[in-house]
Amino acid sequence: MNHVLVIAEKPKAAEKIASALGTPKKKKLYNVPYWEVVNGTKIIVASAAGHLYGIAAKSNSFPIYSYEWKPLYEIDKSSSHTKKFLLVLGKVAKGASLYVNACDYDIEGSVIGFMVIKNLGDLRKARRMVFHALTPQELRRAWRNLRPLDWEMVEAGLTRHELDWLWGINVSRALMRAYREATGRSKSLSAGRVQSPTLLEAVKRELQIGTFVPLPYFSITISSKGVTFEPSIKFEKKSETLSWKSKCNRGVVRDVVSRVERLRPPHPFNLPDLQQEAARLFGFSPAKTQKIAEDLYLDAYISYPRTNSQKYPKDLDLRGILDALKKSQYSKYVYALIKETKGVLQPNNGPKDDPAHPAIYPTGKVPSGLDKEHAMIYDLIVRRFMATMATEAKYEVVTVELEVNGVTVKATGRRTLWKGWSLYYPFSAPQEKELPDFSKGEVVEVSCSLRQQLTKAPERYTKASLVKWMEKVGIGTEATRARIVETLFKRGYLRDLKGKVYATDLGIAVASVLLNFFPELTSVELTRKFEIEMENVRLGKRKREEVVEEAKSELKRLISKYLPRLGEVGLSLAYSLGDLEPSNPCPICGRPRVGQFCEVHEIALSNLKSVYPVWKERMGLSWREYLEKASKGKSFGTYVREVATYVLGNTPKTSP
DNA sequence: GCAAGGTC
Repeated sequence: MNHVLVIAEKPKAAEKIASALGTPKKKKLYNVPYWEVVNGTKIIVASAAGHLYGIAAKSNSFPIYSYEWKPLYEIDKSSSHTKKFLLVLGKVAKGASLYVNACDYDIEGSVIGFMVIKNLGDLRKARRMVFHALTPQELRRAWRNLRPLDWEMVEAGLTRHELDWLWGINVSRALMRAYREATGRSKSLSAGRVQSPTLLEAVKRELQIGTFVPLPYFSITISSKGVTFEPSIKFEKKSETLSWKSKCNRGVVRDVVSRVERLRPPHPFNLPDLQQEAARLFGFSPAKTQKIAEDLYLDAYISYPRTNSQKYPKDLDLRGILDALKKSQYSKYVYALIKETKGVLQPNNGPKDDPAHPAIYPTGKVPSGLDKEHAMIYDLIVRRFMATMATEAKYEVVTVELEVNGVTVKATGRRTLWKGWSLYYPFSAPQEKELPDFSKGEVVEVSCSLRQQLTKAPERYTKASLVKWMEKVGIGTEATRARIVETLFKRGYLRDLKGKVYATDLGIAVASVLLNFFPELTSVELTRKFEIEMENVRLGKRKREEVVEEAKSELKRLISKYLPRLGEVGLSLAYSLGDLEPSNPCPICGRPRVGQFCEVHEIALSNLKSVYPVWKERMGLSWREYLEKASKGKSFGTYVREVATYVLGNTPKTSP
């Protein structure tokens, strides 16, 4: 055989590359497809399925600094499907005159193709095909301009893999060794560049909520003709509030403004936006939404979902997809859309981009037999797709400004003039609200209702908002964020209650160990540092070996300080799981004591004390009355309620 | 068994 072997990252891409290069003949081996094209020379286009090789430990020791690259199916049972891809690649690689890495043009793609050529082909005959879209023109352009193999990108990618492995495996083993030392038992514990900062964020929020002490304040809400005006007026002291309220009986309408509000259509879906919408509308976890989207992709109902792009490519056949959807339940929407746009289809592309994949769209293939949840996600995707191309929505918005006692408050009414995109995607349309007539200068009766209120603790994360946080701070990727959040649940660090995220005692204990001994791993800065080092390697400013050696010596330094404290760390983990009882238990909860109480109850008590003067001043409560309030009040954090109850039970009643 | 990154 004297042929050229082109290696794509996945079968879908291989198929497109083959079609762009000529008239391919599809072949199959072990149910894995590949394509033959005769185009002067014979070209075989075969595909990987993401990474086919990975890093494996050479021993079970701790610490561990020696590893090797091995086929993924030998390392990880859940990657058994990669074996047949390697078998096919091994067969078509034999005797090739040229090996072209045609994986996605990013560092992971460079590594995927490189490992295949290194192990099954010949690196001396390797080239890189560089394309930014899977369109025939772009692929043919890339084919005419094959480049030498991109060694620098490969080196940068290998650096990323090795650094993540060294940090992740060593610190995970550090935790597991400590636990085993204390209990004699084994347990899966883990830490990593992405999961650990995420855990820390959830733990921080848990402690903020648990030790939260609210502040009391008073508010007056003004309404007139049955309409509530905003904002409510806030006061610190009850006396001020009452005196304000006594003067509050009529208001003057200062202004009535009517304007037309135009809302642009939504952007095309990327995965984070789809996950957020499915969480908001259906309560689906990000991992669940992702799984469903992947199923829909594998059945060819939608495009590739693991994308960060909010843009549809210029050459996407929007009209063709809409025409195909005429045969579906969406036909009436398709006709409406073509009519209102007069056939000029211009999606409202968003700012976010992804080098490898466009925004999510339906392929036009009409699904049949979807279960309820798959149908819900598909519906969201089709509606969103249509909405992005629709016209602006128009509303008449009326704002009434009312002055009461020298304070101006507002009410807003909204009436739909033109539905536009909200006809297709009604889920994010603003609510309609009718206002009674108000005219400028009118003097109206108002009613002022006084309420005593409490400030609120920060919101708990949901799985979706935690994934969103990861995206915001720039850790993980589209393909991994939801999975990594699930890992934190699987480890028992976090748990789910009614869709809200709670950090467990184990999660809090692991977070505290990491903060004390491996602080780098608890911050998103480690990802920034990796990015800088990878860029240095890519630009040839530093060598991979040098960067990896540096990470090893940093780990050695941290581990040498950790080892003498292994027993102590193990105990803290064992206590958090209730495997062992501390010798000095907190009288409230049994956690280890650090002062009078455990760490969380100490913080709760200190918060309770520092906020008391405010309660005394605004509400006139005695310390005892305050504790009684705190021990029952739902607005107080759990740990605060517990410590208040305890202190109350241990304080003798004194006469006032 | 442990990471994070690809994709069936």
